[in-house]
Amino acid sequence: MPELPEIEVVKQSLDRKIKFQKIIKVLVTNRNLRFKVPKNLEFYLKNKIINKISRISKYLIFYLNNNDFLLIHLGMSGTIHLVSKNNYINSNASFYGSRNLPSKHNHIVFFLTKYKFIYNDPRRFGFVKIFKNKNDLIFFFRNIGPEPLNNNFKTSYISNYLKKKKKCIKSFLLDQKFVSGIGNIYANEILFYSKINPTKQGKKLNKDEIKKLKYYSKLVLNFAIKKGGSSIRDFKNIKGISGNYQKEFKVYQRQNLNCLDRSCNGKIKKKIISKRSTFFCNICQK
DNA sequence: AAGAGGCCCTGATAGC
DNA sequence: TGCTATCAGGGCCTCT
Repeated sequence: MPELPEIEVVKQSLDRKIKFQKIIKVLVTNRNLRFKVPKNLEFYLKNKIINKISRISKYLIFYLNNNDFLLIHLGMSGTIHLVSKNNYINSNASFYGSRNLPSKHNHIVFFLTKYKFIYNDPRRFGFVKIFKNKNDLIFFFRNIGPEPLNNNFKTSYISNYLKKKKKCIKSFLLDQKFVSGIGNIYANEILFYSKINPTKQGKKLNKDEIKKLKYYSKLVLNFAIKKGGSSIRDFKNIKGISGNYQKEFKVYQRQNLNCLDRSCNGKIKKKIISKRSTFFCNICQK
């Protein structure tokens, strides 16, 4: 579920709510996430203070006061929930937006000074990891490409990377080695704004298309962050702080509906590309 | 090296 | 009502 904008929104709200709190204890009720939850997670985290929370692509990183790092990835269905003494707080970390705490799949609970921080993940594609020093953390990210929001996501980088590449551009947007943080929703949206057909081979993009790809990658992600991310499963239940970007979707889940480009009479098509649903207008996306 | 495909999981929904 | 099939926001691994 969570792509860069959603993780960024989680990061920001965690920053406001749990920074400088101590981890009193950790309770793991299911260690079978995508990777086994580290044996000594409870021991490593006990009595540590969370000094800083940051984000790299779709990963959350907690800086601890003993110079260890805790990394969390939410996979496809992971959410984070904060519970205070008396109230359940939708930290906005919960992208399902449900105001009630899920009763199933709460795999890890971090007891902090003021909150219970709950890691919930039905499909268990997410994971947590401890790094004992910064070099290990850097090593972990060695194969991760630039983020669209960073300055190193340049047109020269993009054109160099894509030249000679036969795979279609849609699969490159999902390839975290090329660019990190974009997932299936935003890949579809970015290609629509850029007027590029998702099936187009990487090497066939011209200069202008590469410029647009860069520009709209930044624009779409920034706008989604501003809107609080996308909440697509049960956003009926959401109040206040949950995401609103799903209202802005131009193509995602809009198959058979009219193309929203004013000068286009096309209908949005749906097609599976690199195993993922792909939505596009085959008239205005060339 | 690049690209295709399998696989890890549960839950919601559609169709019979 | 209850079964089965399909699909879902991710990404690792293996094979060619």
